Amino acid sequence: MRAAEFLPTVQALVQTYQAFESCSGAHIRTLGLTPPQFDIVATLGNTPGMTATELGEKTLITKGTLTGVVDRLAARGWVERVAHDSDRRCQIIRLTPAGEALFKQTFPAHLAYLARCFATASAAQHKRWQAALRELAGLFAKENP
Amino acid sequence: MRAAEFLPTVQALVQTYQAFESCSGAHIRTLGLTPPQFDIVATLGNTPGMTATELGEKTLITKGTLTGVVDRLAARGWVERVAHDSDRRCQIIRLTPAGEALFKQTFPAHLAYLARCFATASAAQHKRWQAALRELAGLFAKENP
DNA sequence: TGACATTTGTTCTAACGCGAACTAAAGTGG
DNA sequence: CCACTTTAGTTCGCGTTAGAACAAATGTCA
Repeated sequence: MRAAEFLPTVQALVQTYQAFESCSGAHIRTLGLTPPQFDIVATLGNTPGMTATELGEKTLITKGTLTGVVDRLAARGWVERVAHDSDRRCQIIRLTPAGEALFKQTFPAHLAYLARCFATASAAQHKRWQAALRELAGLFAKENP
Repeated sequence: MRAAEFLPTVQALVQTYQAFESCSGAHIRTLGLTPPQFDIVATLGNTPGMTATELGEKTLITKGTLTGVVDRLAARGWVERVAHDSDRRCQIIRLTPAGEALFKQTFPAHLAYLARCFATASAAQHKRWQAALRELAGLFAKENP
């Protein structure tokens, strides 16, 4: 095989993601949450709640992991599980009033933090970044073996 | 705060990385390794070995984690720790002959797998992707609070 | 030389991650 | 109505992850 010209692309993707996660995650931890916990609180904020499956799809957390993360959020009184109206297999996961308060406090704070990171970025850059990332993501879709 | 125009960029980055990891990781598991284990074997291949710190820097694995991953690779006889010549705090981590054999078998196999994912990508695309990713990564550098 | 700081790797805790096996509850076909 | 399949969540095993605390070795500088 020839020298793999895709390796620099892969390395850049991994490095960029890790840099973002490290940067964003460090700030989230100062808010008293882990990144997945924040992700769930942010996703449930301003919604009437959703099923675990739906929540897993939006946050990219697999269902096995989701059980544990929701358990810990529920233990702190931030989310609760309520029965689904018509399907007894499902349950709706939603923020408690304390969880709503947490959302209203932490979500804008983290958004402001990220806004500082992106302070120097132009709209044109965002367009290019998103286009590049979506092109790349297409290569790794599930149906692509 | 205005509607955050950087959120789609962040979402695209996370989705793209997760798609890659899911795709690449699934193949690595079929080779009998976890992604971090493969990362270490690939990094040590064709080298005389390196210190744990150096290995951690190259693989982006923190030192606390590295101890465990190397432990498991050593338990399977693929890597070994040898004393450093002049610095008794350091140790050199290197592949054993069995580890070299594993490298020679799995590394090309995974490279070929990735090559299939990137089969449709042009050199111009790689250039654009790498440029975009490096621009983005710059926003999250450590000194950027 | 000797107090002090730095670097190296390990250990510990709490949490996440994935895949597989599992139970319960719906659907689906005959 | 009954076997069969599918879907929703939980549980489990194994491995990874970050961060903090730690011991040993090394470097620094008065």
